[in-house]
Amino acid sequence: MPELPEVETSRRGIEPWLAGQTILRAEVRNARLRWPVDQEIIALRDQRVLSVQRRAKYLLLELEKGWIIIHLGMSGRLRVLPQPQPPEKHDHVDLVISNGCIIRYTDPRRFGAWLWSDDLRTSRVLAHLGPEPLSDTFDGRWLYQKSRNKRTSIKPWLMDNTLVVGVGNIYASESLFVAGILPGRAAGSLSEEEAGLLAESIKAVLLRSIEQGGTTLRDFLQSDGKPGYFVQELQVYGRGGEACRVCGTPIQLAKHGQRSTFFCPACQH
DNA sequence: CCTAGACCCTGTACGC
DNA sequence: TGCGTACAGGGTCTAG
Repeated sequence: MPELPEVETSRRGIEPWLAGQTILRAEVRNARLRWPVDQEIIALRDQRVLSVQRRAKYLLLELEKGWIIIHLGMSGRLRVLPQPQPPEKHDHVDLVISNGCIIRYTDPRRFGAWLWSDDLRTSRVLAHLGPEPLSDTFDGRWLYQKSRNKRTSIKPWLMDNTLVVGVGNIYASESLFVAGILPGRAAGSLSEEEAGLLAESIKAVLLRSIEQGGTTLRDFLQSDGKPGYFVQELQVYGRGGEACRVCGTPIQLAKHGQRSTFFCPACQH
């Protein structure tokens, strides 16, 4: 489900309800997520939340004595419940907050994760991550340099977290459309100019999607229950066979490493 | 080192 | 209605 804009949308949704508050305890009804929910989270008692941050697609809750690292996986979702409600089938984790609300984690596929870290510098899941796409260290020069001698197709290459984080299946296709670059080309075939254009396109697409509260394809909802509205602005993703919004040519569907890729054969070169 | 593929799990959509 | 199959927005690990 969630790529960077959806995770950032979730962060912004829960931050006002969490920051400065105290987590009284966690209720872990099913600890069997992608990895077992860490014992420190299950045993958590009365810790103040100092900040709510994001790194890549991970949410980071800074507590007095350590960090909760949350990943939403493919189908994870966080909601703010102003008042307690009985849990349903896939509501695996609750955070019970001192202000009376509950932060509820729902994840039917259980590809998500709830991990504890005493020190983020030693966190295994964060160790090998590349630059944030919206930071200044990510730019055309970086992309160009990393693309040299790469024979992989550009599209799956963009989803490699050591290159840049947060770009998933939707935004890889969307960014390549905006940049006018065919997804099946070898990464090493990028010119300096194209690399610059691609970096700028990634930033623009992600920023716009965050503004719109992310993309709701089927089950993503913001923490207040509203869908993300960027789906209305998708140019190619999920539009196989439909007319390109720019030139009218039918959008094509291809597969790169089992995953769907969408592109316009006329607008992209 | 690079690259492609399998795998973790459940729900949904679709063809027969 | 029921069953089998393919597919879904992620990330890690392994094999070649």
